[in-house]
Amino acid sequence: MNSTTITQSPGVRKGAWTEEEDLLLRKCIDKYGEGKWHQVPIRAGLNRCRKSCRLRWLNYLRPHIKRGDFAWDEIDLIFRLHKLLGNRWSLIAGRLPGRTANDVKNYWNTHLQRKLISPRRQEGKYNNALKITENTILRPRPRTFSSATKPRCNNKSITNTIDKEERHNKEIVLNICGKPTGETTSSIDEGVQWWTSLLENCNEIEEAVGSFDEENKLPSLLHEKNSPPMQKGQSDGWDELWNLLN
DNA sequence: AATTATGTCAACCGCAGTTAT
DNA sequence: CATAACTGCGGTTGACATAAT
Repeated sequence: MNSTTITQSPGVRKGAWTEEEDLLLRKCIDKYGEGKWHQVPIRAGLNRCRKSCRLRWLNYLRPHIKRGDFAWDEIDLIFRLHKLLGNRWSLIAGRLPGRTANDVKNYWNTHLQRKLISPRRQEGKYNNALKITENTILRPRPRTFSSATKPRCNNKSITNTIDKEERHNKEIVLNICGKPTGETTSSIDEGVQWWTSLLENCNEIEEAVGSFDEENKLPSLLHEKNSPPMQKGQSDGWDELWNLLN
């Protein structure tokens, strides 16, 4: 049976959320915490399906969600992680504090993807980058992992098996990332752990994002690229980014 | 000023994976 | 082990805003 058929009664509300609905949802999460989404509509007194409630919370109401334009280093990171991971938006968003997977996906689709089919790209100038994207994406990744799974990884096994067999991919990604999709690392320590784990275990990733800058808690390439955020009407620095990537 | 085209982004939908029974 | 229930993800849609004609 499809869960949607259970949670969605015929009269369930759709479309844009009202302030009142936001308030009810916020109160509910404050009281009961995140999770148990199937209970949220009832607890909150909302005539919404659980998916809608969850989405509204995750993409809009959750504290510390960042609004507004993406900074240069965020764009840089999105591009590199996308090159590495493909459309793994939740995973990418997990590296961008305050940004949601939906934000990242929307930004990619409306701003970045267009760059990939720019006239210059069509002339073949940047064909290598497209090839790399196709060949080195790590996928798919399990959302949760067995507690019995033991990390076992070395650079050689990673580079030899990436994108060859799904079973291998799962092991690889597990060993590299070691954290279920959907969980975000909110603390600096966790973020540092994530990056160092990545960079220690896979040369390809290090090539993509640079070595880890312990002082600034960032991959060094991101730290070095200290350009100001893009301004409307100015060059967006895309050429520099391409130069870095190729 | 009116109309049309394009861009943006919140929200929906279907599906796959995980957990519970 | 099989099935149902639940969760989370990524693709897509559509409403609204803005720009262009």
